[in-house]
Amino acid sequence: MKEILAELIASTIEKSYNNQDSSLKTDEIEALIEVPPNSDMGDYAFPCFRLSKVFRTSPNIIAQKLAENFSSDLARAEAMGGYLNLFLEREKFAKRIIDELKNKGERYGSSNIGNGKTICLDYSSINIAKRFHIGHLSTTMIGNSLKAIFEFLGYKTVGINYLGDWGTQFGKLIYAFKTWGNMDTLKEKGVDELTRLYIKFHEEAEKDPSLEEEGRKWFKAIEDGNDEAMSLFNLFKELTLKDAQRVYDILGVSFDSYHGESYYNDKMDRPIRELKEKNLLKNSEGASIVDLEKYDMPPCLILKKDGATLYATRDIAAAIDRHETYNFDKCLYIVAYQQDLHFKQVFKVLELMDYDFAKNMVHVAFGMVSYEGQQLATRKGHIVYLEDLLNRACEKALEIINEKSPNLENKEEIAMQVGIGAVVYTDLQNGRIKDIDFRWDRALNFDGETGPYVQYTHARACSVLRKAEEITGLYDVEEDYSALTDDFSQNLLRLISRFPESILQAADKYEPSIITRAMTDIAKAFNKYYYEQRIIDEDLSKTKARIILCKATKDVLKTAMSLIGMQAPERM
RNA sequence: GGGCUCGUAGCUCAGCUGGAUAGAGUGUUUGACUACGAAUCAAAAGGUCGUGGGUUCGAAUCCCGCCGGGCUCACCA
Repeated sequence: MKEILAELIASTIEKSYNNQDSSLKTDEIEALIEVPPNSDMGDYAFPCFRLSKVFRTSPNIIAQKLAENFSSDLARAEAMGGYLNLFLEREKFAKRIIDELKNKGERYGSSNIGNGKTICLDYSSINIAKRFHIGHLSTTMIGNSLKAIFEFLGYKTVGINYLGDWGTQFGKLIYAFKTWGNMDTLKEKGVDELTRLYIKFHEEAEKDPSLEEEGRKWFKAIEDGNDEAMSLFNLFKELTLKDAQRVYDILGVSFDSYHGESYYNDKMDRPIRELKEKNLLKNSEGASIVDLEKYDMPPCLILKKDGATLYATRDIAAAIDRHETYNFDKCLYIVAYQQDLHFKQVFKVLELMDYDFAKNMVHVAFGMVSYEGQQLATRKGHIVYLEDLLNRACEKALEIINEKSPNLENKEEIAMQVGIGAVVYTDLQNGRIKDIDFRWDRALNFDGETGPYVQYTHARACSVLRKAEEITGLYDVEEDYSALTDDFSQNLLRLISRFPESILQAADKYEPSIITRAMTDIAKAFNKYYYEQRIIDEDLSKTKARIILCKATKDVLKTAMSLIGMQAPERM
């Protein structure tokens, strides 16, 4: 829409100022076009302040002159305070948007700008032996959403769950299991038992610091491939993944690779050799580092005094491996902002190693989660497990369904979709950099701007469409778009017309909340429209046009929800 | 102390590549179910956009200083 208007404005400028070089190209004009704060001021507006400098005339006069010379059957123009305000010809605009929706349906807003290029996304990345809690939700859902968004835009995506499955804590866990645990309880209780053993170890180690040494010994055994150590380690991993998989299934999240830290354990020789060859490694206090002082960063530690590798070493090896395996166009790390410096260092080291792809690596950072104002702490039990949250949200949804839709079929199934929708929506509602203070009352609120609100709107639209199917003769008439020229329909259409732009922006900024907000605005506009305008009435042609708008809204909402990772029930 | 980041209504946040009267939701007060779903809609009230300068025709938005919160800064990940 903007593109067409920009061309119209460009030719109007030319006409008004006799082909003088306006110094504004069509795409510059397009970038300047904005949406007025109020719809009384038109659908789009072109500010003339920039031109005022070029032509050395007041913006008011320019706007007036442009308004006089503007002619198009698609829109009319009005000058207002230095702005050229454009009012779209309502019926034509409606037809235009609706035609596209009819054509694309739930694919509306999709494109092939990705052109099959690959994007790797590193998200969720859970730690072995820890239960999935609310602190893991953001990385999981942001990653899941970005994956969907990029696929919708024609990219190939690779979802990577970079498991935290390496480190001395696993040695400690083996010691704890052998000392205080047994196989039956472990198999019965799974990760909960691992958590108990982990806490127990730390309690005991405070009294007897020699336990730390025992932990290190057992980790060494894992490193050396000792049979007993390995079989326990693999069992811990299996139990954790089984537990996480249950959550992933509920959330509808999946991955293409589970290569974790341990996978790279024997793949670090090469990057270390390369670092040496390129003279990047420096000895400092016995450790091997890459000096980044020139770049105003602390050094990046590659090898410890004892020669052992570190987190950064593994990330560098993993990045190189991922690029070789997938030849990615971009590699996104959806990781909390605490690790900002770490990623800056890793990306810089890769750049210094002459890996061109380093500039295509992005740390998609997000805020911290606290619980009732305090830091999450497994050991203190100050924590909310995701399954508990999801269960309570689904119970709450079921209560409301029992109250409001007692005759609904598959109540449990729909309660799940709604409860999970509420949790997912809340997670992706705000800019990802914002910290989240988890509060039960907020999490279980289903009124106002929430997941259930959007789902409800979708279900409501579905309900109208079901009603419409019963109308005889509706499909024999031609739709009359003059039924969509009122303010409420137009506002809804305007928002729908801007939805594809929101998807592009969400991808560009790695910001799913842009879609959450766009779909909420559309849902709001539909609910207003629904109250103010009768959809089904005696005039079949007009009814048909309104029904088509209803279908269009439904499709867009469903698409938006799928990009966020929410289900869209047709009844609730 | 250095770096990064955030500061907008009682609360949670949009708006930030400069533009028109700073917007939502929630909470509070009030109104609307005898035709399409009240998990909805409508109305009222609520603001020194942390603060002080600067740039500009124009600043919540850009630049600098300051204040306040968070994160981070060598052998954890």
